[in-house]
Amino acid sequence: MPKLTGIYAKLLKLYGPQGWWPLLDVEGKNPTKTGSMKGYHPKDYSYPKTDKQRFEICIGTILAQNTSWVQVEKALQNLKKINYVDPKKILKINESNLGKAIKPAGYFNQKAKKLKRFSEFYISLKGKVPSREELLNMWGIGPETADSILLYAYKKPYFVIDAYTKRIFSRLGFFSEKAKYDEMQKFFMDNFPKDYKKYNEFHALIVEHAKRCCNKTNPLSEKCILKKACKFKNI
DNA sequence: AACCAGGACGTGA
DNA sequence: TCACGTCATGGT
Repeated sequence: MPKLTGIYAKLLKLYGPQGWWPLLDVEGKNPTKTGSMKGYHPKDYSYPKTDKQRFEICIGTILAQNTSWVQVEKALQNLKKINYVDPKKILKINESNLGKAIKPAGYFNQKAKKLKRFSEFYISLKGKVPSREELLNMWGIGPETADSILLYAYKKPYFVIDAYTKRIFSRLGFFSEKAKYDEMQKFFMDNFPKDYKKYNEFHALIVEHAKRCCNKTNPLSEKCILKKACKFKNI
């Protein structure tokens, strides 16, 4: 079985720095991705630089639940248009109108409620870093969202496990398809340097690789650089 | 035209 | 605990 550090190096060489977490606007950065968002910032792990950016990332992780990123972009841009990427303003707007603004991201009734609950929590923090337990105790925030917030909004080394990570690394034989979240996370955190910059980059690279060549029903093995170790074809 | 996307929660067994 | 159903828009 290949090592995580080796896979990380391969993916980084192949795809390059991914510039996560994307923001609505990043001053002085050139877009490296298609679409209207110019907010990727490759090789710069200093974001978020402001509280406003931090909050934007937090609500982005909630909006991104089981939804493609392009849809999240639309929802965020709608919020930005009315200048509502702000916890106090999200508390002020009525839930129905909030839902209307974030509609493109899907599950808009649930997500409107989640954004309101989170905004209240965020204000109560007064700049303090939330613990993982505090986040998990919030309605609407599960393990992946909690870890995404800690990693990408607060630069804390919590490895994010998503459906892509599970798919790729179970196919590579690191764990079974029905491994639990905490089990998978522990594996990554025990076998990879505990560095928030590398956690940031690795997760983003995993997403990129999964999108390009690790489909749900079949891997695009001809272009997958990890195909030698992939067990999928033998299942 | 099904299928799925940078999940989480509620329910009944 | 766990296997399912629900939430919902919009790309391919």
